[in-house]
Amino acid sequence: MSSYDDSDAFEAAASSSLAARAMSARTSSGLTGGPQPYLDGLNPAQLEAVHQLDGPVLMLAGAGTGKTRALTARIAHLLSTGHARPNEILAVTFTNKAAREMKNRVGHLLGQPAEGMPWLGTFHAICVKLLRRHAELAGLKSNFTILDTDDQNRLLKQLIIAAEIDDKRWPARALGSIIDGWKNRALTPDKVPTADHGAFNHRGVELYAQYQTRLTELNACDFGDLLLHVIRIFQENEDLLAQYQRWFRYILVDEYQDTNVAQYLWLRLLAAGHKNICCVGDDDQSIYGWRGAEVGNILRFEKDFPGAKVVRLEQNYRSTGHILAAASGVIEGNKGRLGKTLWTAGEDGEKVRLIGHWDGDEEARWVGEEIEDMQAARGRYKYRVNVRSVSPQQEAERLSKGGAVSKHREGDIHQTTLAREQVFSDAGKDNLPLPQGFELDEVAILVRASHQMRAFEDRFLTIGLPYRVIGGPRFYERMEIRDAMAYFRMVVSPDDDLAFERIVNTPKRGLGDKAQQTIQRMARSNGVSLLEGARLCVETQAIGGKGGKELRVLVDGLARWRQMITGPLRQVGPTDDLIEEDGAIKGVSHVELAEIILDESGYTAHWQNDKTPEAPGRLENLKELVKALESFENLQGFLEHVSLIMDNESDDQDPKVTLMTLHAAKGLEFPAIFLPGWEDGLFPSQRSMDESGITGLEEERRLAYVGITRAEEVCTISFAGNRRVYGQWQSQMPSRFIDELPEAHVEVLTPPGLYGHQGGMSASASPVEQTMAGSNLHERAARADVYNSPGWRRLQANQGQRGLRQPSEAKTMTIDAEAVSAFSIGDRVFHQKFGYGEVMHVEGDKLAIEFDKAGSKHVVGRFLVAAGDSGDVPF
DNA sequence: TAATAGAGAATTTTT
DNA sequence: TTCTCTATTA
Repeated sequence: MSSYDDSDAFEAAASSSLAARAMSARTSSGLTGGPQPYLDGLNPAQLEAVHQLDGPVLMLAGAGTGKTRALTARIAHLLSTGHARPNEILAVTFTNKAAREMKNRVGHLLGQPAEGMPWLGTFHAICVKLLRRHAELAGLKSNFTILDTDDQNRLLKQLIIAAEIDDKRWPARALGSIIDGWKNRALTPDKVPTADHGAFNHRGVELYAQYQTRLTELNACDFGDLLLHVIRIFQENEDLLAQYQRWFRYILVDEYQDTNVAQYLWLRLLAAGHKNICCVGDDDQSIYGWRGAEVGNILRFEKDFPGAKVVRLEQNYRSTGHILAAASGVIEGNKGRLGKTLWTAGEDGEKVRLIGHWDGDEEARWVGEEIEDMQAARGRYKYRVNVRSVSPQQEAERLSKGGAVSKHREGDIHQTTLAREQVFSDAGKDNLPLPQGFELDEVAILVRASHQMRAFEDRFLTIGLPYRVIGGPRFYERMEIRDAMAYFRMVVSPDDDLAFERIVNTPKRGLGDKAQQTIQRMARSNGVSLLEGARLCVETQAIGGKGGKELRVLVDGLARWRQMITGPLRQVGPTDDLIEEDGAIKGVSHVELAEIILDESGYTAHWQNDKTPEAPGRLENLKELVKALESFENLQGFLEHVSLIMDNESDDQDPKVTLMTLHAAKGLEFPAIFLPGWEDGLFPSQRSMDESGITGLEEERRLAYVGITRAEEVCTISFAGNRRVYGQWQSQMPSRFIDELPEAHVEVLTPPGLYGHQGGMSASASPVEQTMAGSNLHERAARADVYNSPGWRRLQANQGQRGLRQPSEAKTMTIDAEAVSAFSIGDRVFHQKFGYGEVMHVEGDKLAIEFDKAGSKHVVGRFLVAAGDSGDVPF
């Protein structure tokens, strides 16, 4: 009937070698005994999670407890015991990286590449695969395009303008995130609850419906649709769903705490039959609530799947005792946790270090120096002391991966273990300080918001400390790459109107608003694509002059490039050198074609002529793009791949300090971690608390937990008393999370400059500090130095006012959107730019102010100060 | 139509 | 402060 039977047969064949191997493992070893090397080194909890194959399982895996190991071992176990063939396992992750890693590790465990696991991938990748097969059931063609946020916003903007809404006040981006929110909750336009109908000036639902219609017309869908279409297809086609329920005999889900409602429904549909679903996650690491993740999914698991087996992985192999205890102390402030007690068999290690600084630049300067000291110390020891508890398997794994650890250890594991013990006993005997050497690779700085990176980048550039930034604008999101890809898209699918709009006047062809409107009209009145409309405009001379000429060149060019893709054709154009003497077109590889497109369209020249400092980099990126094409069969394949794989793995091997956001750090680990900027308002982020109240604060706290638990050996938390926020100096208060750190596991460092900074890791407590017994941590850190100033004290005295400080208060206070604003109607306020005014209206953190001089404005509360409040400039 | 000067805004971002 | 977007000017 439909084609999917065949393709699955094909996949089964493709994966048969793995299956055969797995099956032969089974016959040779039997189900009970025999070698099962993939179980080596697993602890009892992990073994339990591996062996409990049937029925629902929730694997609660704390940070650093070896969840990926357990998960991959589980897959290996499923395969080698013959419970499932590779193509019968559905294993979903959130990132391509996680999927890749899982694939590699399963392959490693089974001693053969796991190519035969067609259903191991991200939610989105798996949905694309399903949707391409059954596109017609969702009203799409199987070659539908996937829009990214950029395309999405362009489209929405058009709809907003068409609906005669002021897109200034109601920006497309805002509508986009509203719609994404609905899609995350699996709400189609007809299902949006009445409570949400006020969204986007009461036009949100209407525009959402229009947007969906447009997408179907364009044969396109956005990321959210990938899930929703599949859900709808399953709901409307019972037999098809049943088919897949049988096929996917075992389901595994990674990072379950990050699933949104749509993903949850999707999983529930597929697992409804056999209920062989194993979800792995950690409610304490749920940090994507703002993007639709529902912690509730993991909290509710046992109710959703009655009889679910819950396995807790609590033995931590990553961090030292002090670090674990500090992290645990912080996360205890959250309510409604499933609860886990992390423990380690390793050493206590060094306490979490806490230090305050005068300002952000000072903080960056200090961190830079610390890192340099760490490198200097590194040279003094042949082997770095490893105070963590590392399982033998983990160690072997690392050595085989050629990872950071193996670089420091020559010889086999036994030798390194001996060497490590030697250093330890020496340290004990002679009272030597613990070695604190780290390679640059082993150090990471984790910030709350990306703008915090700047101070560090500036500083590191100044002192010549190599660093790398993780995150930020990704390769495939860069303007020049997206432009180039739009050209490729036009060549591959000439009907791609969004791509056409992007490139029609890039580079500048003298085709401005007016000309483009003419094209739009022409296309619409003839019911054809924009490209076809443009061709008509050229033919009918609807667009004349310079623009018309340029447009003709573009239209002809696109046609010519398209012919090169589809095969030899007798046509003579500017690419004469590609024409054989008999008139046939020489074979052009897709890589060459890409170059031709970029050159002949004038796009390369456009950047060559650009004299801005970015231009050379952009040309470089274009070169890289063309190079990336080499590993694909054709342009189509490449575009398909890129629409889902947006990450860019840099193959940069030089040791560098890593700089990234806390969000980006989830799942990673580093021997030494710096956590700067622990100041109320910055971390926890004011906005998060304003928008989501106690929920937001708890998510911030989980972020703190994630940050601390990234550290293996040394974790340094810092804050600054002053920070420049958007060019204005602001005094900052230490984060409430600092007060939540258990004192027994924290060492307050003496700030540099005063009390003799030794350049070492742990200067002893200052006299001032020692007299401060009983005072809380940030006071101790602060008073040890410059914070013991009149201005600082005034700030401390003031802090009760805004209810920002007391942790007990933080935990109990119920913050709702209205109450959280420090201002209420009628308050006199001061704004840096607009001067004095009166609060007229409060909506969450946004306030309408009638300014005395500047008139009425909408302002975010953060930019306001209560008039007469002198707390804004304490120094 | 293209360049440019001011206004206005300003987390986190797996796909 | 720094970026983006829009209204103005050439």
